[in-house]
This record gives sequence, C-alpha cells and structure tokens, in this order.
Amino acid sequence: MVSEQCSLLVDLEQRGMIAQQTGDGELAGHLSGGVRTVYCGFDPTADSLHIGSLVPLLALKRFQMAGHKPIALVGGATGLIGDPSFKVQERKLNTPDIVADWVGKIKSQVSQFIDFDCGENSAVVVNNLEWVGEMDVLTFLRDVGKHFSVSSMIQKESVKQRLEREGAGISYTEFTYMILQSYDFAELNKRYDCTVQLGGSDQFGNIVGGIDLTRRLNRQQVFGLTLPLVTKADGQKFGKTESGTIWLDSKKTSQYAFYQFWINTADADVYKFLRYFTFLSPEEIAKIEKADQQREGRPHAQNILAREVTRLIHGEQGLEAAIRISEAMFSGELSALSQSDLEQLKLDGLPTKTLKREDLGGPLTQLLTECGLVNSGKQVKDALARQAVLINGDPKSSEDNMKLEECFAVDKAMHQNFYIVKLGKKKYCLLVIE
RNA sequence: GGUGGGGUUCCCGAGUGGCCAAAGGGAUCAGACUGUAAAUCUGACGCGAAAGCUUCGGUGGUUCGAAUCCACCCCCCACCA
Repeated sequence: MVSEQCSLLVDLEQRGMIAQQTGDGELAGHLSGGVRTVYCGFDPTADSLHIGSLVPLLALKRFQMAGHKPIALVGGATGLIGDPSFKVQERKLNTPDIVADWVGKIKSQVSQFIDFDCGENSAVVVNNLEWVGEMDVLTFLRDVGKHFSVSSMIQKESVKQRLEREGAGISYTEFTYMILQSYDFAELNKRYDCTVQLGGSDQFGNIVGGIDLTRRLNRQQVFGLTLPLVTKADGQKFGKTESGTIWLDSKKTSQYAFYQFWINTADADVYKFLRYFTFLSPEEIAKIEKADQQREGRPHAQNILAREVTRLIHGEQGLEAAIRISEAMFSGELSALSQSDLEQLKLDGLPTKTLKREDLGGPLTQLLTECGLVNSGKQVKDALARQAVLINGDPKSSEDNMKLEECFAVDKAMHQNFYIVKLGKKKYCLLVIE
C-alpha cells in the first residue's frame, strides 16, 4: 500500500506536473497513510469546460486511480463572483440563472472523467452554492472574514499585479473571492474529511488561504498541490486557435477539430503534452520520443497524443470519426470517397452547408464566409489570389469569384451534389448543393 | 463628494482640425520553404466582389471638413475626504 501511494507523487513529479506543494514534503506521507479525499474546483465561466481545465481534471482522475477519493467542486457560488487571480482586468458578472445553467452543464462534463461507483473512493460532485448560498453576511464577516488579514491578502502575487497595474483596479467583490474559495476547503474538510486541494499554479494563493482557514476553523492540517500552467514553447497561449477556444463539448468543438488541435502540436511541446494529458507512463513516452528521434521527418508523437486525448474526451467512436475525416481530407484522395463516406463526414463534424442550386448566387467570398471557413471575405479574396481555394481539388482564382455556376457545375460534383471546399492547407468544408 | 489622469479598430499603443480606415508592435489568416511542425521571408488584416459604406466611450454642437475643438452625460484609474 505504502509504496503504491507514494508512486502517485513520483509519477506526477516525473511528468513535470507538480508546480508547488505545501507542507514541507509531508504530503507524500499523508497520501501513503490511507484513502484521502482530494478536491479540485471548476468555476462555471462558460457553458463548457475547455482544454485548459484538462490538467486538473485528469489529475483528479490520477488521484482516484491511485486509490484516493476525488471531489469535483463546481463553483455555483464562486462563479457568481469571479476569480481575480492573475487576471489583468475586472470581469463582468454573469447573471445567476446563466451561471446556474452552466453549473449543470459543467457538472455533467466533469462527471464523465471520474468514477462514482467504485466503493470507498467513489467520486463526489458538489456545488459550493450549497453552503455559501445559505450563509448570511454577518456570519460570513464574523466567522470567516475575521480570520483573514487584509494586509496578507494584498500581498498575494495573484492580486498584486492587479493592484499595481496602472489603469486597472479590483472590486471588493473579486477581492473577496479568495475567502470564498478558502471557505470551500474548510467546508469540504468538515463534510468529507477532505485534506488535499488541487489546482492550477495560479490557484496557489487561494489554496494556501484555504489551508490556513481550515487550520483555524477545524484545527486540521490539510495540503495543497498545484499543477503547472500549460505553456507553449513559442510563448503563445495554450488552447486557442484561430477559430477560438478548444472546448470539451463536441457541440462547441467538433471531435474532428479537437483531434486536429492535438495533431498540430509543435514538436517542442508534444512530449510534455503526452505527459500532461495522457495516462501513458513516462517510460512509454520516453520510448516514443526516442523512436521519433531515430526516424527521419515527421514525429509520431502528435498522432499518439491526438488519439489518446480524443479518445479520453470523445470516446472510441468520436476518435474514429475524427480520424476518418482527417484521413480523407489530408491524404488527398478525395475522389476515393463514396457517397456514404461524404454523408458520414457531415455527421462526423466536418463543417457543412447545404443549399439549393437555384440559390447559388453572389460571390464566392460571401458563400465561404457564410460556411464559417473564414471571418471575412477579405481572407477568401487573399486566398483566391494565391490559388489557395480548391473546390473538389480544382484551384480557383480571383476571376472565379463571381462565377459560382462554373465553380459548382454539376459535372464537377462528387456524387451529383457534394463539393469539398478547401481553403489553405487546413480548412475544409463540405457543400451540399441540391 | 473634491482634485488630477484616462476611455482609439481583437490586444497593447501612436495620433490633438484636412495628407486618417487611423503609425508601430503583438495576435490571427494566406503564400513560399517544410512534416497538417518550428524558424524565416512575403502578403492580408473595419465591412463590401466592386462602387461604396460604417468606426476612435455616448449624445448634441462649432466647422466647408472632427478621433482631434466645445457642451453635457457615462465609465475607468490615482490621490484626498
């Protein structure tokens, strides 16, 4: 038992997933001592989580796999306030009914990852509105607020920048966020004997606040472990592409787009991401890296990463769909696609637009903008000028912009009414003209 | 409430009466080179196929002409109360 429990921290360490931990190394001993209850919070700031939450979410699962009990907290209360940690600006508040709606969605999303039926370490999902919602102001101020010193709160790195930044400021509301999150820890400690909180490294200040409060309120020693912020080698923000955030909800980011996101991981990041986002052991990952070094040309790691993560989030079927589209689009064998393949691509999440042949009119720029391929006609115009627009493999030029009839001539169609439009190297959409 | 400083196109930030759809940088998109990488170079980057149309916190005003001047209002920041 003991060695098995310790191996969790060793594994996380090897993966480079420990940013900070509290308690002078006592955490390892604590975890070895039995089944511990571990929590991580997710605030409803949208109707879905995005891949930024994947590291802590998977960390919860790693803890469960190592025999501990995970609690996923969805911040129905804290989501109404907004976490100021390392944010440059005050954020706009969402209305309570919107947040309540988001809480529901995020609860079910989070629930996919952890096991609720595995005996004593079954997972629990909670909403902090349960206890924060019924507290009155005076109780809050007297019983909770009294334990916080303002001077120590303003020393926290997470809000310091905000306070010092010219032209920005912090409202009392956001400033109080830390107290709410701290109270969550104390409350979960009381209710579930929760002794460990996980979070991104931006949460360190809030977590330490909770540790202090739990000690004062419950006389319990509890621990915090923070996970590294995911960064990219080129310094760009992780998790965003030109089409926006990569969401976990397939209605917001299709399985295909999700898969493509991981396929496009830079070489410099891919092995790190394998350690962060998959359950492959560090040894296996090292092997993959070695094999890639010996191979000429393109590494294999991106494929493995994309497969593993897509399977984790969208299941085997979602993964198959994503691979099916990717192979059809990038192998260049469009003509090999059967009509049912094309129908399937539509269902699998390749952006699709259906229209009537009679309605075909206006410029290509407009049509492709409507398909969502690009944000403005200018980009289409630019692409046309560089022969970067292909319809069923035929390059189009600026002169074709107004000649939709020709571009989508019946005899150029695949199976009478399918057209695959490609813009640039990576953007595809399917046009069905009936 | 007082005093001072601000609000410019996705972000940062220049612009203080016409030469401004608005410098520069970042982000983003496309092309070349590649491997659906990275780096580099090139082009695009308010909307529009074009003619043209709409922007510089808001509303009015001055002017032939306003992001720039005036009035009022809204919001943000700092210090003071």
